[in-house]
Amino acid sequence: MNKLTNSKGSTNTLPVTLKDVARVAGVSISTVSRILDERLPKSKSKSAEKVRAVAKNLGYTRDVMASSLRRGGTGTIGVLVPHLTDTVMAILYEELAKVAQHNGYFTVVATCGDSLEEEEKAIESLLGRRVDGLILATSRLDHNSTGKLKDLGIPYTLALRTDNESASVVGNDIHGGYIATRHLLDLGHTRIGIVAGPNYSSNSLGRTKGYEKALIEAGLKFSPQLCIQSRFDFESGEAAGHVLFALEDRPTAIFAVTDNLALGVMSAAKKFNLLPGKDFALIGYNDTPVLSMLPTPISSVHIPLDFIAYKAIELLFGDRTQNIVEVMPSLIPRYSSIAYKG
Amino acid sequence: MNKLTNSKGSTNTLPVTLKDVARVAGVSISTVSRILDERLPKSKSKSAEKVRAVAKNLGYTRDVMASSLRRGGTGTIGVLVPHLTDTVMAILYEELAKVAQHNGYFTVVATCGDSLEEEEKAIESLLGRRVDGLILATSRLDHNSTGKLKDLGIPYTLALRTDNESASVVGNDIHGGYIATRHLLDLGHTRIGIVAGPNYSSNSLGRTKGYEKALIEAGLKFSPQLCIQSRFDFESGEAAGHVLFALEDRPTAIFAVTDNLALGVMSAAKKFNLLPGKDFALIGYNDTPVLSMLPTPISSVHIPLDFIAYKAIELLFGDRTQNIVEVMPSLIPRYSSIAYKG
DNA sequence: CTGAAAGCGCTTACAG
DNA sequence: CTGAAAGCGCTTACAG
Repeated sequence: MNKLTNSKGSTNTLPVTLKDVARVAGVSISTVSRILDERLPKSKSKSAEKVRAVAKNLGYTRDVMASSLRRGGTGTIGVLVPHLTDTVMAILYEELAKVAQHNGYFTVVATCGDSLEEEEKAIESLLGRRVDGLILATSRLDHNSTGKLKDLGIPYTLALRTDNESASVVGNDIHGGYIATRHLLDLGHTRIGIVAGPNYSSNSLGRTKGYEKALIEAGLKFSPQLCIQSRFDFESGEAAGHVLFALEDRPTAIFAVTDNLALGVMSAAKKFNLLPGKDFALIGYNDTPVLSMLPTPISSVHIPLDFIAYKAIELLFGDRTQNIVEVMPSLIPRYSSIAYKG
Repeated sequence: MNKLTNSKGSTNTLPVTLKDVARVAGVSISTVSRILDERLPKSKSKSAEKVRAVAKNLGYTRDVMASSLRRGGTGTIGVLVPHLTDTVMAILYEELAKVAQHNGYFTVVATCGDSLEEEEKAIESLLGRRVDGLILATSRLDHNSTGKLKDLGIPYTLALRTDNESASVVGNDIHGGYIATRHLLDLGHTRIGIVAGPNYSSNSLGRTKGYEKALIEAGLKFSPQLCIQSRFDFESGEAAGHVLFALEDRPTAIFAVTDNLALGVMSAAKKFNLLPGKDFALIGYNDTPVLSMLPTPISSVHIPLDFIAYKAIELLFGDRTQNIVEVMPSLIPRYSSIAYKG
């Protein structure tokens, strides 16, 4: 591995250290350290002024690694998401970073796709950086990747998904699935398909359960034919859409448990020459800005991600007595969810 | 600030250190350190086996902060982007993270929006973590935020934008703007509007220049009325679209220098009851997956972000003799760019 | 190959 | 308020 070098090929200028500042200011290292300690009340003494001036002048920045080694905490929160290219996850992360920063913490993010192996590696990597806590938006029900965290006593909370025992902040997925389906029922639809997502994730399972509940309540029965399991990615939604549209008696409305999946359904629809909002109703989940810009914007169940982020970090800090926080989702109806014209 | 505590309210279990491993394995710390050093050839000796077993058993993970303090480098590359919610940036970051990891580096990302102030703060923050190098996708022509990096001798490269002097990896924006416009001209359009982006960024300026070049070459003249400056966000593209559509003699085709801006134009079009691909031609830049899923998918000029990422990190490592790497963009025509029917 | 020792840049009792 | 000293967890000449 090459050493990183700057444009002149010379090695980096040594960063300015406490020692440098101390020497120039003519005081001891300890004093500089204390004066520059952001946690202490700001001294207004003469030498304090001077030290600050020197530090600024020399371009001193505290070495956080060294500092945290001594302080015993890194002031860092690790965040793990499947993909940053999933806009929902990107929004969640940006909100988390904002809240964390506001609390004096720095966030570090890692992505792991939908791979268990990658997830373990990513957690290891974050742990190696001695994060003070971890927020996971990746938890699966079929595998316990949080066991190690529990053993080590590293605080963590799950976001958007739960394993039903760890501290978590989630939308009420059953309710979300319920209102989505209910909305379609109210519009007169009786054949409602669902692109259900994977069965290892609490959110897709909950939303599917809500879907079923609404159907039963309306006196309809759950038809396995209309319920297509999938992964979370676009292609998978497209495939599921294909299956549904190819049915002899195809659904007049579709609930996709994720926005990405809804987009996949739209893509599949195009190949069948069907237009959402005209030939069938479509509703997704977790609204992202782009969805509202579509010519037939996708109806959506919405969860406030800023609030999720806020609560997730609060839970990481807090006394953790209330272990699972549930946020109520709300419905955003749009052109894509039209009434049934039978 | 609360101290982070685990679910039982107790403080973290102390992490396993080299000392612990050494004690259990019955050897010195130095020995363990060397055996576990991933850069050294893997020893197959008896004690090496034992130490590795113990380390694994105890769940040892090297404290990277402490390690890098001593090693004199953190093995970390800092990445700065305006927004991770911008899919182009999210893709770029994921690619950068992948390449970096492949080279044994860890990436840390920060976002700074379009604010100069935030940009400086983010750079400070990354510097405080003693990153070994920095990749910036935010450089503006109207402000020198890289000055400090130069002074400190921290290696950095710019990605997707350039200040014309720092090491950078960019698409050939002039060419990109040229082929986009050329495409529309070839379809018979003569009144072509442009949503030009901000004037502080090399990419929007280059693309606009390419637009102008193609017009001139075709014997048309550049009309300031058809060239709308904007920021990079969706709302800004929407506003620009409004201006263009409200023109008495409105353009039959529009080139938006960014995908986000193209989406904004689509949104504006909706309010005028215009459909891209039917009532006007539309072409964007920097293809993101969602664009191809739209009912009238947006035509696009495409840059391979994986290649940009690869080159950016290579430049960070390399001898930096070739300071500005240019990647040729290519055209992805789609339904949204239709021929002119006058 | 192995271990004792110094030191990376910082913080923090401790004593003045 | 100030400074000398110990130590956070690691790595690395140095000597055996």
